Amino acid sequence: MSFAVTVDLVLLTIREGALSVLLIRRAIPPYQGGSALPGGFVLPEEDLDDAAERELVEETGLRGAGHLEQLGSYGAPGRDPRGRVVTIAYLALVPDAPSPRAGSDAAEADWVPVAALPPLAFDHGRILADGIERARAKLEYTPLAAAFCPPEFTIAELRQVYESVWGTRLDPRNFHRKVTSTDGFVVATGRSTAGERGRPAQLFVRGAAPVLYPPLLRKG
Amino acid sequence: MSFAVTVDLVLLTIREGALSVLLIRRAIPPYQGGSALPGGFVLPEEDLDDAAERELVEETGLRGAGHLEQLGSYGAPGRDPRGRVVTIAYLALVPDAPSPRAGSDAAEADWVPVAALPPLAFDHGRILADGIERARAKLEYTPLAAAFCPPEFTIAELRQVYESVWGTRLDPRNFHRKVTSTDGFVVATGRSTAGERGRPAQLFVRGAAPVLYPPLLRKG
DNA sequence: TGAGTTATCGTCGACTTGACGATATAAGTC
DNA sequence: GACTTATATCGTCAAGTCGACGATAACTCA
Repeated sequence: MSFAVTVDLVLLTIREGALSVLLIRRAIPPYQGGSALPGGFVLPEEDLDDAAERELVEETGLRGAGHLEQLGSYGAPGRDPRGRVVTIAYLALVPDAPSPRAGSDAAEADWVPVAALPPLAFDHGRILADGIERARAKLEYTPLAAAFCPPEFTIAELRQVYESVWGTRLDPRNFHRKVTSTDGFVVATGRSTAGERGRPAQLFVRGAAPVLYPPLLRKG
Repeated sequence: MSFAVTVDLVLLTIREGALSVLLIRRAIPPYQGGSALPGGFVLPEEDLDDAAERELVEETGLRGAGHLEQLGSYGAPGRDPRGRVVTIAYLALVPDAPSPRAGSDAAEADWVPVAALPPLAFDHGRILADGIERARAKLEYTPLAAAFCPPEFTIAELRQVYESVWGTRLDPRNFHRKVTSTDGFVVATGRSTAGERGRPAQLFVRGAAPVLYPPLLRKG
């Protein structure tokens, strides 16, 4: 028994304070004209992670920035009308900025706030939901929120990432205390912002800690 | 391009206080005679989760008990000398008891303490390492430790699960307080053990909470 | 009956968290 | 320049949580 194997991307960013996902409009059947996650077939001599990285570069032009991890595999028999297709979904978190480029089999690509999602092709609705939940959970116990930020960022920018992804408000003072006191979360650069409203803020870069200890937990 | 798709199982249990994994001895090439994770090909009309469930039943005879979740996919081009094979790895946590049954292409199957692992075929060493780390992490923020226990269990049994999986000692009094005070972790049955050494212990069943809040964190 | 063993309840200090007051340092306005 | 507005950052305090550990309860075994 042989299968086609694809890689699909749940590509998230924060645009105008809203957690958003990159969706493409399908140029060919099935689901022609419908919205879907970007993705494509794994090449004959390509590792899965490399295929995901390639898709990410194709869609955003970003290389190395942000974060890319495997999300899970989806292979129900009827998920693609063309035949037996297993997809390995990847979760990518990137800073805002890259304008989407049209991929090979995509008519167009665009950022869509996850609060205003259209129906998606295949089982992509489920995959996206899993990706969003993964991102929400990972903010709790890893420093991954910084993947949504530019290389240097303020504590307030980082807080807005949490607020956008979780859909909650966080107290700026308590958040500041937590972030700066958790070992390896962020590292001060010594530089500051200027020209913004209010007191200038210190700039930080992401720290080396792979996990937050103790974690920064959501309510409930 | 077409791929073969298999499902492999990281099947963990606690035997004699040691976290152990089910390994099979390969009856056929490649890696004939070597140790490997149990697994097999996904059937033409079978969903991935169903294939994993089928493998689990074939190996243990268990149905419904324990816990089964997708771990991740592995598909490096050279991982199987027979050709391009992508495997979807699943993590299964089961109570101790089931004696292993020989699978179809396995000469024998046996529980091996993870502290005394032989080299494994294919990339199964990496898959197993990922599975163990997943299990360790999940004990922190989910009530999954109960999946290693029989339907009714004592707080001490649950504590020994944590101690075996994490390889640490936990204070029985603090652990008892934490488990019984965390909402939805365990539910008292009213029954007790009898005939054991020491004071009889209350029996509990797993609670309904999908996650522990607050979590039960490892050191460091 | 006494010794040993395990379960369970309490206590205490250190630490963390959430709520929120106070101050610092900028831009803009008059 | 004085005042307002906005944001960053530091402090304070009470409530909750955690780790270390004492004390007691309820069994088995000899």
